[in-house]
Amino acid sequence: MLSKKAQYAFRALTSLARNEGKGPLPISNIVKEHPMSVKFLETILLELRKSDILCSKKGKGGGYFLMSPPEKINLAQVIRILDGPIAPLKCVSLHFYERCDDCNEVSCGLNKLMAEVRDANLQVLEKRTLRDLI
Amino acid sequence: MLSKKAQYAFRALTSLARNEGKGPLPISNIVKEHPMSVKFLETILLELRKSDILCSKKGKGGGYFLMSPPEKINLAQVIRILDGPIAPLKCVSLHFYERCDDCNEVSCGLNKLMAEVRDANLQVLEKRTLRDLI
DNA sequence: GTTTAATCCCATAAAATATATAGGGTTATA
DNA sequence: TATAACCCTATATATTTTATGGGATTAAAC
Repeated sequence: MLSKKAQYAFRALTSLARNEGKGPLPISNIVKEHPMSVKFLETILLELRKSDILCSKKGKGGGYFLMSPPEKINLAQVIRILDGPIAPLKCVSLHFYERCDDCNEVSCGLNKLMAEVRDANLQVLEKRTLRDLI
Repeated sequence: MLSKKAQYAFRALTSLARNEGKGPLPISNIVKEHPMSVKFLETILLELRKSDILCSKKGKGGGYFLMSPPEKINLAQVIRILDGPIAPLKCVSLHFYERCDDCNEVSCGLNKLMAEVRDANLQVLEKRTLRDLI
């Protein structure tokens, strides 16, 4: 399940994608469209900025805007930043791999099946972008 | 990500599937194959029994065994029992549906995309069974 | 019928994670 | 200089996950 963080992020990103090319959009405006805690959203957008999904402009007239056009930002990227691995097990994760010390990856049947699940997810999540969201 | 509960469950189910037709397998034996907390596994197997995945026999010589042959038990069933929804959002879940009060399901773009993700998962998880695990 | 080996049941403790808030600092514009 | 914005870090709160404890019940073996 997507965390609230990821859900809020997608809502904010929807606003930001719609606002593309129109300059920075302040948090206060995003929250008008999508009611949620300003402070919580602040930490989320900060995370997205540090991960190069967003840019920001400080001071009066400032706000956030997308670093790339919406069709260049896929859902997998966003989910990984806020929720971590997309794979159902660390031992089959491409971006968050960790060895499984309780099972042997060569003989472990769950491994192989969960890699299939991972791929099925990535098929969708890496193909779909913020453009599909608006 | 799969919870530990689900992971332990799959390990235990692997043992139980291999033991098919050979009578009840006690927890103590499962734990010999897959080191984990006996008490924790106990609650997991109890849950699987109450959900009609397993049967049990009490008393000396007792233990657990599969209620159906391994090829009749798919991974989606098991995950739903222990971890709940497979869908990334309740509002697109088939078995745990809840209305999304923050967004309109007709116009919400995330909804549609997450339904795609759900289906991609189910493609794999409902096709694969305990037989594929052994 | 007593011992033993198993599941059953329920409560709760402990740890980890997710969610949210607080408060001040920094920057840019008017 | 006032204002409106983001920046940063810490911490509080709530929820969920993980694990444990202590018996009660059942059935086989002796």
